[in-house]
Order: sequence, then C-alpha cells, then structure tokens
Amino acid sequence: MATGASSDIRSAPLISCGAMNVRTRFAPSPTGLLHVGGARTALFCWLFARHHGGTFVLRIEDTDRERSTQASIDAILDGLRWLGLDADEGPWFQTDRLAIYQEYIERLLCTGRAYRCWCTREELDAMRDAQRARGEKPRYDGRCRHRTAAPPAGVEPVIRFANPLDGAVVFNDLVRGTVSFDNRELDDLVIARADGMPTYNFGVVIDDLDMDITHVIRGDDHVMNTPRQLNIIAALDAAPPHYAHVPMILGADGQRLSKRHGAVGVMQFRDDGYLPEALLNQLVRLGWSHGDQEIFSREEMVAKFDIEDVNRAPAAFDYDKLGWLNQHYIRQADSERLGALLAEQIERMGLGAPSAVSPSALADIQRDRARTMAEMADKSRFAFEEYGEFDERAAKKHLRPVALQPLEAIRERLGAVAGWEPEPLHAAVNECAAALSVNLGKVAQPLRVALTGTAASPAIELTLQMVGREASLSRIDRAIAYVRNRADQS
RNA sequence: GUCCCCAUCGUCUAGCCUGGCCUAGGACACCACCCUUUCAAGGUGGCGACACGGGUUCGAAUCCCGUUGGGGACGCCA
Repeated sequence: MATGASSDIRSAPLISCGAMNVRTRFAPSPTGLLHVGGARTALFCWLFARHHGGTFVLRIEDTDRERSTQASIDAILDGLRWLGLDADEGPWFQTDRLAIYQEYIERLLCTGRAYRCWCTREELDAMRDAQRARGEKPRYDGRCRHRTAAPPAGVEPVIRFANPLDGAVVFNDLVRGTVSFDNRELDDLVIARADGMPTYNFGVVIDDLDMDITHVIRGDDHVMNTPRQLNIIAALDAAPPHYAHVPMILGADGQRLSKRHGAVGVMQFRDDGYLPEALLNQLVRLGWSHGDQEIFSREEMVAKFDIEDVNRAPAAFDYDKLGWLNQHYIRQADSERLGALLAEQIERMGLGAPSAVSPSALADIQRDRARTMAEMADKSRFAFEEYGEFDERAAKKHLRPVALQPLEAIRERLGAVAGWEPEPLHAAVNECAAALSVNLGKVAQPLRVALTGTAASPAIELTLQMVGREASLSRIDRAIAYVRNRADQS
C-alpha cells in the first residue's frame, strides 16, 4: 500500500548503463582464503553486472609469486562457487598475460612516461626514514628520473611511472561522489619489478582496460590507488572505467577484520552450518539497503541492487543477525537439501550410528530449533547415542518420586503401542495423562528427561520417534531405576 | 607523522542530496507478556540513537565550520 504507492521513477542515472554493456570484475590475489570482505566485493560486482544485464569477469591477480599459491586459488574458486557467484568470463590469470604488460611498459618507456630506477632497498629505506623524521609522507622523490650516471653493474632496474608533478586528479566515484587528489601527494610508483613482473597498480590498469571493464567496484582501501591508476590511464591515452569504492567490513568489535574474528574464510561458514543464501543476505545488507527490507532472495537482490544505494561508512559483521538470517533460510529450505546438510554435520561430529528417522525427517523436526546446521546436529545427539549423565537441573526437577507413577504408566502404554509413529505416540501420552488425571506436562516432562537426559527437545511424540522404540523403552527403564534409587536414598 | 575518508539505537540500517510529514521508522540482540507438554517458532509490547560545539534559517538528523572519535592509505603486497 504505502510502499507500493511510492514512485520508483528515478531521475537520470549517473551513467546511462542501459546503452552500455556493463562489465565488472572481481580481482582477488591468491594469497589466502576468500574472506567476507572479498566475498561482499565479489557479490556487489556480480549483482551490478547481473542487474544491468552485463558481464562479470573473474581475474586472479597472481603477480606476487612469493605469496600466490594454488591452494588460495582453489579456496577462492570454492568460495565463489559455494556462494553461487558465477563468473561469465575467466578466471584469467595475470601471469598468463605478461607479454601484454611488457608491451605497455615499453610504450611508456618510449614516451618518457616511465623510467628505470636503480635505487637499492637501503637507499629507499634511508630516504623514507629521513622523510618520516621530517614529518613528511614517505614517498619516492624521483631521484632516478634524470639519472645520468651509468647504472651500477649487475643491478636489474625496476620501472617507475613518471607521475605528473603538479595538478590534481579528479574523478566521480559512484559511491563517494567527487574525489580529488593533488598530484603532489602521489609519487613515482614502481610498475614493473626487477624481474619484469608488473606490480598491482600497473596490472590492474592494463587488465581493466584490456578487458573492457566499465565499472571497477572494489574495497575502500583502494581509493588512494585510483588517482595513480588514472594517471597511468591518461599517459596511455585511454578512457578510464567508472569507479565505485565500497566501505570495508569490520569485525563485530568494530575493528578491522582479522584472524581473531573467527571465520576468516567463507568456507568456514559452510563448515559451521550456515547456508550460502544466509551469508549472501547478510553480506548484501552490509553497506547497502533497500528501504526496510531485510530478506532478499538472489533474484530480489539482482532486481533491487544498485551501486548508488551503497553507503560510505564501514559496517561491522554481526553474527547475531547472520544467525537469524540463517535460521530463516533453514526454516524454508527443502527437506532433502537440509537432510543432506544435516547428515554432513552429523558425520563431522562423529555421530555415525544410524538413527530411527532419516536425516531429512530429523531436519524437518528440528528446523525451527537451530540457527546453524551444526547446532541442529548437536541438538539431535540423543537420536544417535545414549546420553551420559542426566542434566542435573532437569533430573532434579522432573525425575522426582512423583514422576515414578507417570513413568511406569507411560512405559506400559508405550510398550503396547502399535506403530512407532507420531500419531499413536501422541495419543498414548495424552491417554496416559488423562488416565492419571494429571496435566500433560506431568507425563511429558519426566518422559522427555528420560529420553534425552535434558528438559528441552522437540514435541514429545517426535522425540520418541527420533529415539526409536527400543532405545525409548530402555531409557525409560533407566529413568525409572534412577527415580527409585533416588527415592530409596532420601 | 603526512594525506584521505566516515560519523543515526549495542549492531545492520531508513530518513540526509531536494531542511518542516521525525515527539527519528524497520531489523538483529535484549526484556516482558501471550501461546504452549519442554525448547523453539509465532504473536503483542518494551528498552534503545541523530558523537560534541558553534553557526545559517521562522524551522536542522538533514546545509556550513570546528572538535572529538573511528577507519583507510603511504612497499620491487594486492
């Protein structure tokens, strides 16, 4: 009604994406797991491309041979696959494109927009220390720009970009608005290492240009790289893509996300029993919103996402909300799927023994009671194995002498029940309570403690079903013995 | 240290651009009650924020300045 009536007609968009073939890219460096920050960046890129009917490209920035690993590449690919963030192109690997970078480096060298630098590590360190000591921002002073002396023998030079000395770089960031940097704040960055490998700032520029990327959507930590990249693009006489810098994701404590915050890798969430759609929903709401809507299906995200609705402030990752979302999706997940997921968790917990009901039946019984699949498995332990000691408080409250009669009565009825199914089991418990003229709780609670060792479990007839006939009867016997024993001692 | 950015309930956010509809709305969490054979789920209600200080204006969460707080960037990492 009120919301439906509001006009959806926007004023002219910043960029006319309608006519343009939108191309976004996610360009992680394979030096670790796909963490939530990277996953959200990937999600935004994917969403933007899908929303505009464009193309989502995946590019692996593996030019740092020291730190790049195949294991990381696999981890990133696994994470993206799990989240369903499928790429339309790629993955491309920068190390497969070395010749391309080389070509552009030669070009910049020829046009005098790049130069060789023989400064040693020690020399650079000394320079930066001196600058810091003077209260200046450490930056390369361009001493090799016009070096006339012969280069030292045996030293392989790096290539530096000759950044403009004055003026400013101004660009319109799709989430931050107009951003301006004074060229004096920048310096002559290294674009090719001594071994010829391009550095990040050069590789991205060439690839984004070469791959016709129209919208560069990346983390906030790259804003300062943008003017440098824009200068290189200008030196190449090329047209720059649009930029959108999205805020970072902070840990629950408001601090930068790090290993201390637990689940660093996206796959850890799967192992912990989260559903990918829950993580996706959580991620999309960090820094982005659409009115008061909290739940977004993949299709809704695609339909409603736009980069101009993204925030500028960093957001903290909240596990409580993730848990709520996860439970929401668990509650509406397909039984078969949930059963398979539950079976994985059961396996993981070493609860291999077969149970009286199938994993999917178990999931249907427990779906309202768990925020994660791991929790669901844990809460279902009693269906797989005999519990140890009775929960102290539960036993004290429900396995008192007065429970003896109800337990014996229900033991007898259950022993005679035909068909160990919810209906007859429910009837048996009800009839038992009626015969004894007591509240249902007087029978159900002692029975529950007898079956599970605790005072909390699914509806009593379902609990009986989960435990199975044989185990149920023996556990009731155990509880009866416990109550008798306790009565004798007092 | 230098440069840049950010600032609404504990958390995610709506509102801010185009001041008045805001005694600031929603969600998570928390508390209470209802429902109930337990635990959940569900329902109802409650607690709870415009960081601070100055302006501008008839009127500011919304515009401007400053302060404070937080974050980011300063590599032959990405």
